[in-house]
Amino acid sequence: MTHSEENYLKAIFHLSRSGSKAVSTNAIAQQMQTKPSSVTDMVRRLSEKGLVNYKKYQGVSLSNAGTKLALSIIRKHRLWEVFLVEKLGFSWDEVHEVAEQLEHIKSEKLIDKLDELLDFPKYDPHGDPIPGKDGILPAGDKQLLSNMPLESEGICVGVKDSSSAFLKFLDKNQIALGHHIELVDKEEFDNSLYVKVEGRQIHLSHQIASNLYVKKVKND
Amino acid sequence: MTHSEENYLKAIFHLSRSGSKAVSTNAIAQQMQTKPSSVTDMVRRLSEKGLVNYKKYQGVSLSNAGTKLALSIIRKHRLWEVFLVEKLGFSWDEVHEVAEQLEHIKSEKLIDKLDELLDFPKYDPHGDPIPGKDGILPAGDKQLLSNMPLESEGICVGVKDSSSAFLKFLDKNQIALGHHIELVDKEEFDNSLYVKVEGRQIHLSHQIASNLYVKKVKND
DNA sequence: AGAAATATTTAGACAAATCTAAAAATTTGT
DNA sequence: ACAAATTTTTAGATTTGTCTAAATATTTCT
Repeated sequence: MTHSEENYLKAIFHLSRSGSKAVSTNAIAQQMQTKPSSVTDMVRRLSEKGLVNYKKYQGVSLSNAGTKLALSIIRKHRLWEVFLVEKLGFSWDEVHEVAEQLEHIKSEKLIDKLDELLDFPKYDPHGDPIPGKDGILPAGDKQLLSNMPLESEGICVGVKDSSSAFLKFLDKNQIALGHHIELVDKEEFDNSLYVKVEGRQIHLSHQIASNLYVKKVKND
Repeated sequence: MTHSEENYLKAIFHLSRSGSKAVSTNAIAQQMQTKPSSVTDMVRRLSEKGLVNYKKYQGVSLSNAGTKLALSIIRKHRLWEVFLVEKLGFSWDEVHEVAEQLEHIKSEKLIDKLDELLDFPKYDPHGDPIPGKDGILPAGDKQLLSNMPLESEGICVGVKDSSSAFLKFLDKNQIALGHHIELVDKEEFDNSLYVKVEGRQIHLSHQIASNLYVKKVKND
């Protein structure tokens, strides 16, 4: 597995969580900051290795083997994030790009020992659940609004960005902790969301949605 | 800087420490487990970047910029080794290959914070000195016999491999802590060494020499 | 010094990962 | 339904890092 292959698997995993089943070439290209033609090449290679299911023009989805690999990379990424914050004093907004590098280190022992050092954390600094060694992603009673599946419902339980600008925005839009949120629809173009907050429908940008934590109450 | 470029710089650094000034293409190829022709290609590229001084058929040496870079990579490598042993409970013989990966992570803050977490160690688990942030490699009063320059002299101060087999060998050859050791000559072919122990000349394999720590008393 | 052995470089090829430009398939709009 | 717009794939090129085989330079030996 090359770094690039691992990054593609991760991108496909994230896209198929927060959207439809099969992921489009274009969506992957956008996520990976690359060209659709490059995606086609890579997806073909991943398909030959049995990591994704791919039919020309039909989109991509992870195979079981691919899902397992993607989860192991996400596990590494999130454990390293915890390490950076807990042990090295990084703040949550500094950890991502370093974790992007660390997640590709190959050593099972390393990651097991790191897990132990960190006292087997369940969530990363952003509140995202850490997949287990067994490849199982815990339900994650807390997740970003931007990661919720369509038509699911939850309770607002926290923010990722705690800047006053963001908190002021929430206030102005009458969104507060404890409020009920339902994800009605998703805008393909800019990943913005149509949600109902306490029954009142509003439109939230992706940036807003990716800074709001929600505790799931229904569906999957 | 790619991983490969960094590895070449490191190899050239190590070879020019424990040998003559200019390093041969062949020596690098052997160290890197690759072909001389590949070395020529890479060395030319490093030369274009101003990291090495290179003249066809004349061997290679690091420029000031190259030396600085090599030291920063070695610093990272050795700090990670300390981390693996001190914080994650690895034994000294397990750390090298993982540190080979970790040394390429790019984040100045990461390595500074790691240094701090480890309480600014001076030596790695093998007794090798850790270069400072300023790019200065401490004198290293302790080093492996295999890393000593030709004709230098020292006192035997420790072993890296503490297995009974190794200690028995030392005993049989009348090598003990506190003994005076002089490096007389080096066998190109297998990196074995001709040394004088307390004035008595003997021949030691590279494996032996890379498990014996010596404290320098003369030369450089 | 000149031949033989050794070390080094050149030439040409390949795989991975990417790009641009053009072709083909699919979706959309009226 | 069918032309237009969009998405996706193909074709061909580029860069990095590697290889093999052949050519060239250097060193060694007598």
